[in-house]
Formats: sequence, C-alpha cells, structure tokens
Amino acid sequence: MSNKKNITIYEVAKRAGVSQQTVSRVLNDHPDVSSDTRKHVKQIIEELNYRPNAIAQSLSRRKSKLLGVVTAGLRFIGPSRTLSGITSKTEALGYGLLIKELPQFQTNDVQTLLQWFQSHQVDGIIWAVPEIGDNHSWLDSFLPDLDIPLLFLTMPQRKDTAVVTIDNYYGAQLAVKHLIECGRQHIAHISGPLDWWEARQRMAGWTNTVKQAGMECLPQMSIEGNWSSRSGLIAIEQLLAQYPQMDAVFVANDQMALSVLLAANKAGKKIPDDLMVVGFDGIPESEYFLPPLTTILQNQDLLGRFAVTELVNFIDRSGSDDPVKFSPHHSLQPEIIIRESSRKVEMSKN
Amino acid sequence: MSNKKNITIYEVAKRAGVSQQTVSRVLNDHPDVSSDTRKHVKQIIEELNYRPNAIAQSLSRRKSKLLGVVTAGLRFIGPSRTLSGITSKTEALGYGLLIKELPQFQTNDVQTLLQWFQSHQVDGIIWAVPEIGDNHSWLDSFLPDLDIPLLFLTMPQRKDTAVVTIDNYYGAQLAVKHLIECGRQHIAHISGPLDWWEARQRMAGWTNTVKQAGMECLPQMSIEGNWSSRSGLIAIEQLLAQYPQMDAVFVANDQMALSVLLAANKAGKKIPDDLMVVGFDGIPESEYFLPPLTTILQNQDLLGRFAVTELVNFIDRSGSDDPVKFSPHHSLQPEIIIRESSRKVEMSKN
DNA sequence: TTGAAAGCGCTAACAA
DNA sequence: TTGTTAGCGCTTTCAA
Repeated sequence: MSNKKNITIYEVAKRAGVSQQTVSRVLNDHPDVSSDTRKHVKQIIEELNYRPNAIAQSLSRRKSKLLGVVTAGLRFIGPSRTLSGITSKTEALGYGLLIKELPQFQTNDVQTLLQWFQSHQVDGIIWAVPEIGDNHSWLDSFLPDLDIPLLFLTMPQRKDTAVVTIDNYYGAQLAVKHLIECGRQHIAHISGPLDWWEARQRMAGWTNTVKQAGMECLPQMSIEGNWSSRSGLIAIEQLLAQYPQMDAVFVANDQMALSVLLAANKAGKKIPDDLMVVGFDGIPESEYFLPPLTTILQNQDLLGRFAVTELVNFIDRSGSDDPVKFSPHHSLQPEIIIRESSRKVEMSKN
Repeated sequence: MSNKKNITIYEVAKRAGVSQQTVSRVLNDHPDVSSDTRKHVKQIIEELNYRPNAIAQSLSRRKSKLLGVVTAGLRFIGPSRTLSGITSKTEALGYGLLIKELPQFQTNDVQTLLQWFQSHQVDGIIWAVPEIGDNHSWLDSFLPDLDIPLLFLTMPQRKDTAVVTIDNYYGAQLAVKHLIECGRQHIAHISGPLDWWEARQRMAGWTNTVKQAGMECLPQMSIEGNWSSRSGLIAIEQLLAQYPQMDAVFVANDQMALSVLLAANKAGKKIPDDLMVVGFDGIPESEYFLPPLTTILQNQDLLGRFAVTELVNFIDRSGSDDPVKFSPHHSLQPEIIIRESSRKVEMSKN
C-alpha cells in the first residue's frame, strides 16, 4: 500500500529548499545548477524515490519519446521477429513503444489509427505491414498532411517515402542461381500469394534468373500458394503432375517447403537426387526438416532494428537545423544457407 | 504540410461560440448539453477535424487508457501469439498498449521497468514473461507498493497475485494417457529446460500419469532439452541408446518433436509403429511434419485475450465502489490433436 | 444548461 | 546560478 500521494516536482523542491525549476534542471541535466545544489537535489529525489511524470513531460515538451508501430499477423513468425528487432532497438535508443496490430493485413481505418498515434504525440511511426493488394493506397491521401515522420517496411521504393525492406528479388536470384549451379535444368516455383509484393518479387527473381540462364520458363512451372504448409502440399502435387520434368523447386517460404518435402517423399521422389528444394525465410526449424532445407535467410530482426535506427536518426536531426527530407530507401540483402535438400549430387559419370 | 497549428479545444470553442468547457462536455458525452449545442459543436469538430490530445487528457484524468505489457522472446512463436491475443483484446476494449520486450527472460531491472510504466500512467500491466528460475523473485519486494494492477501470465498460483496460465500439467496428462490408450508400455519424455516452470509442469504430468498407470518411471526414461530442435535431436539419440525398450515418447514442444521424427527415421525406427511421438504446442507446421505430429494444442492467443479481459474488468470495477482484491487465478485447458505420429496400430493378432 | 477558474505535473522564457 | 511566471491541452470543481 503506497499511501504516499503522488510525489511531484514540488514536493522535491520543498524538501530540498529550492524552486521546482531547479529540480527540473537537475532532472534534465541542465548545466546551470551548482554542483552542490545538484547533489543535494539528487539526494532528495533518491530519498523520496521520486520519478518524473512522463505524461506531464510529454505535454510540456510536445515530445513523448514514444514511437508508434503498426503491425499485422503477429501469429506468424516473420512479423514478430521484425517486431522483436523494433522493440530492442527502440529500447536501446531510449524510446518507448506504442503498438497497434491490425486484425487483417488490409484495413480501411488508417486515418483513425494515425490520429490515435498523433493524439498520443508519438515522435515517429513505423508501418510494419507488408504491401498487399492496394493496402497502401491510402498513402497518397494521408501522407501529405501527416506531421509525424512515418517509415514503411516491406513495400516498393516510392518517391518522398521512407522505406526499409529486404531484397526479395535478390534472395530469389540466390536460390535459383544455386540450383542452376547444381546442374538443375527444370526449376519450378511455388510462389506466395501474388497480391503480396514480396511474393511477386521472389517470383520475378525466379523468372528472370531462369530466363537469363537460357532456360525455359513456362506457365505450368509455377503455382501460387498462400504461404501455408497446406497450400504448399497442394501446389507440389499439382506441379508433380503438370511438370514431370521438374528436377528442382524454389519455394517462396519454408512452411510451404516443409510440405513439399513431405509430398515429394510420399511420391517416391528422392531429395535432393530426384528433386532439389530451396525454401525462403530461414526459420530455425528448417535445419531439422527431413532432409534439412536449403533456404534463403532474411534477417527480419535486423530489418526492424534498422528501421528504428533510421527513424530515430531522422527525429533527432529534425529537431536541429533545416527540415531534412525524410525519404531514405534501404534494402537489406538476404543470404543463402545450403543444406541437404539441395546438396550437389556427385557426378560419377563425367 | 499541415500548416495549421495544433487545434485545441479552445479553437473549437471559439469557432462554435461556446466555452471550452462545453466542448469538453460534448467530447465526453456529458449529459448537460442541449442537443442543439451538442450538434453544433460536433459539426465544428468535424469541420476542423479536431481530435483531443490524449496526453493532455491523461494528465488531467490521471488515467491513460493505456495498458503496459512486458514480454520476452518474441522471436519464438509462443510469446508472439500471446502478444497477438493481447493486442487484439486490448484494442477491442478501447485501450492502447505500451510494450516492453526484455532482452532476456531474466532481468534485474524490473524496478526501472515498473517505474517507466508508472510514470506513463498505464492503467494496468500484463507481465507476459514465463517463470524461469527465480526471475519472479522480485515479486515479494516490489509488488506490495505498486499501485497499478499487475497480472501475470504463466507462473504458479500465488497468494494475492493475479495469474492467468495454461494448464501444462493437464496437457501432459492428455498426451501420456493417449499413448497408454494406444497400448504403449515404455513412454519416454524429452522435457524442456527444467528451470522453466512450464517444463516442470509437463514433466510432472508425464511422471505422475505414467506412475498412476502402474508403469515404471526411471531416470533414464527422460532427458532435458532446451526447446530447440537441435536439443531434441541430441535427446532422442541419447534416449534411443539408453532406453531401447522405448515405444513412445512425449516431447515437451513441437520443435524438439520435429527432430525426434527426423532422428528416429534415420535410426530406422518406424513412426508410429516402432515409436509413437507426441509433441506440445500445436504449431501449424506440425500438421505437415513427416509424419504429421500428434500434439497438445495450447491456445496462446486466447491466453492473451483472457488476460486482458481479466485485467480491464478489474480496472473498470476498481473505479467504482470498494477496492476489490485483484488476485484471480485461471488456468486454460489445452487439447490434444491426434495425428499419424501416434495413430493406433492395428492389432492383427488379438 | 452553461461558463470561469483552478489544477493535472512538468518545461520554457524571462528576470533577478 | 537561481526563482518567477506562464503555459502545454485538457478535466473538474463551483458558480451562474
């Protein structure tokens, strides 16, 4: 039972025999305080176990030292890893974090959301919802008169917009080039849902790399999944039927790749000999799939951390001199982890 | 560029030709406003697109309509699913959410954290970090003089403390009973790290259920893992060596079960015929393991939602009459999902 | 039904 | 180096 009423800066001032302003100065490490006074005030603060009221500070400073983050799909591992990166970097830079998770990836209530953050005086916002369909179409209408810096994750480069993303196109290239190096000639693709920008990027990486290698790239060589293991299962079965020459498949995420492994096995296909499989994401479990899965590792934690750094840098700068334009575009490169599902088969003949 | 200065309640009042107090009454649906005035003011608010400053409201009301959540390990699927439940229920109940993720499950900076939340005037806190080792030992010292309701997730029942958890003991019982019903006699266990309360509960459920069935329960029948697939691999290999009679294994999470499947397969054990495997968690991928995994489904999303409901209920009540004691204890029951990894073998003989 | 004044706990501007 | 006086934008008395 802490019966003490809320201790304020006035209590401290009274006890210390100084004005509340002096206490405020001590709190904010203002230089104009004699070291004796400072020491004394600090001691009183300690004794009273006083902590400044952050709400009052925010109101007065018109700065909250709070960031806002909008996310979606935390039940999936990707978004939550990104969030984890965001939380840790936010903390490290001395900010707090206000979080909103959209119930869907698509929402028509953007304005309310933005206003909520605004009314809470957040110093910056990270929009960590990937571009799907036209779920970013509101940008044109709302972005111009938002006076809070807003940084987007996982969407295409865009004029006057700050974006940090992972290079999915490059990741797909890595996957396909690896399969080609392994001598595969008929590389199929199971894509993510193609209204997702990321899925389209991965597919484009596949398409172009295959073509550039002078290999055929036909419609029956790819099937659209929806990221779930179940959809991967359906896709691989269809692929097995409609594209029997297939000797490798680049799957747009590890969950789908998991069931590809399973179905191929059931269909009597040996992996990697008959069919090589490469996934995407680099989830920890992929190392223990049967067989262990070659995959493209995207460091989503880093993505989140990077986004926060970028945003806070801007916030700090913008306080000073000229209003810098805030529209960097960065894209982080994933890397390939080669495992048994695509281990080069020994060429015993040549 | 929104050149308009921040619109305040005064602007609205001036434009509407009323006092700021009247505007405030309209904002808060106070009854004492004539419906004409109300309508008029609302219209002005609309025209100006005015939104009250939440910070100022918090300061004045001494209530923030914000909840705080402390989490850890968001890179794992469990904590993030719980968080997801928390975000959605928080939103649904009209609250905002301030989040802190601990860098480790163990922290010695609890006081700072609590004070941070306190200084931000949160109306309640959810401590969503599972009990590991003595990472909750601070409870005795700090809890008494915290004047914010605090609700814990995933720790043992405790006097004068609000706890919501999943019944891990019961879940383990479900798993083992199922294996016994399938006729298995030598049921081993791969546990989680035993400094985790949840891991101990699951192990206790295994131990007692095995014993109650009149079966032996020896030290060499269980091995401690650390939740990772890698540790599951090591554990099953050791188990295979030191407990060859084993005809079933209850694994404390699905990640470890994944590599059990893999290793058993490599060792020439047929699943489920030679070895039945039951996991814990019910991750979506488990349906696509090879073979599909029987597992104990714990609904962590629900856990999060439930916690928020409980907390907000208390907050709302506590405003009213007598200071109700806040120390409910609830435990949610998991359920079993039976799949191929433990499908009852046909008894052709009897 | 409405308004004026005070205050929430702090910071900022100006004096002293 | 310190203190005084105003706010920050709202809600809460208390009058009218």
